Amino acid sequence: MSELNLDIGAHLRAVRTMYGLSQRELAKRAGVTNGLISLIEQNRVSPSVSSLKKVLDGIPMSLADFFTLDFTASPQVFFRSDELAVMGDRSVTYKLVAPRRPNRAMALLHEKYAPGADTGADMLRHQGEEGGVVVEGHIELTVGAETRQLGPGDAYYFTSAIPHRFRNTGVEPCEIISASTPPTF
Amino acid sequence: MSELNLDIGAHLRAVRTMYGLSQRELAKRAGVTNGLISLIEQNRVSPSVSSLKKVLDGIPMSLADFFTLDFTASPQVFFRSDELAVMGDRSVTYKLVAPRRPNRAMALLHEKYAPGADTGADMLRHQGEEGGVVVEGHIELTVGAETRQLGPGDAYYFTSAIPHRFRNTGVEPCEIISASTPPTF
DNA sequence: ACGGGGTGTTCAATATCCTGCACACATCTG
DNA sequence: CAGATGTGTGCAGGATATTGAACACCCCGT
Repeated sequence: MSELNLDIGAHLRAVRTMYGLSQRELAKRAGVTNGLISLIEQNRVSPSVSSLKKVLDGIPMSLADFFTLDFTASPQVFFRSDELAVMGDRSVTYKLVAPRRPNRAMALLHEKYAPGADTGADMLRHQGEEGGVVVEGHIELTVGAETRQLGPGDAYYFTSAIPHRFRNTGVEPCEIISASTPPTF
Repeated sequence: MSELNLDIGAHLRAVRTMYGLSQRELAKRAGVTNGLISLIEQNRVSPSVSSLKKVLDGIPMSLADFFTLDFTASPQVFFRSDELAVMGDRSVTYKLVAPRRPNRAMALLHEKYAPGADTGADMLRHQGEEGGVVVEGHIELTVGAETRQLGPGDAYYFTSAIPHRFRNTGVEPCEIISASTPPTF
């Protein structure tokens, strides 16, 4: 993301010009005055959210996209298996794919659950959404009130605010590739 | 994303209470008055972006996260391997993990590239970020000017605006589990 | 030279946001 | 019961965003 500390002006101008629109043209589509767009782009005013939304509707672009847009490139693209940062303890290990860059969109993990591994009876709860695919072995996943046994090729996807728990109840290690957003790692 | 058409009030209230903060407590941390937070949560005013940022700083939460957050639960959590929707052609097949719900945070895919499979010389380009881990076989990935050969356990992560291309130049099929955000599937 | 149509900026007036209080209602404690 | 502390809401007035119209500039065709 562009962090966008408070330089909404430059950000809006970049988006507007990227879409090949003049201040007047955008103003007409958005139902605001061209003067307002000029003022916003100079950071001489901090627009109300409703005004900013009107302006973005004229592009069109959602508020979420506006605040999430990124122009900077990711510093590292390729990761050899042995380059991945290893986290966790003996029973559960996570290999983080993305570098620890602030504001990246998601966390991609290569997880290994040893036999008996358990994320704990006090269920996990955090923000965002997560999903994964089982590559090898079996895992018992509890999400909310429901518990299921997942094998190779099986998958899951849920909002992380729902309490959840991973347990390897088998005798083989279990390997999962998962992604979560926003990144909690 | 929560789309968040313009009900910022309810959204802010949900976030604030989720973090266990009172209007006054948040106001103190944010350096604004409690009255303002009350007005915002009732949608009696549309806060300026600068004010909203001040408020979110008190939580703390970024503007991007605020406009991207989703509270709605996923309708389906568990997916058996044979339940996953299969897409693509013979040479490249994608199994989509998440249901086709609007506004989910990301797309999680189980991809299989047959020998010779190629996403094409006219490189792919779209918004967002994507990453993946190779499970089986080998794949040649080009991102921007760089090309690399990836094997089991290797991974990648890049912003999707950079032109990219996947090719299976080997004789074995290649299996990848990938995630992209925002979801393009 | 003169329009005419494009661009972004500036200024007074008006609409809206934001503050600094006071208020009303709860839940404790003595 | 009174009193202290917590919660969210309402209101007048000062601060700021937004409008509508004018301004200055540039480029192109006459």
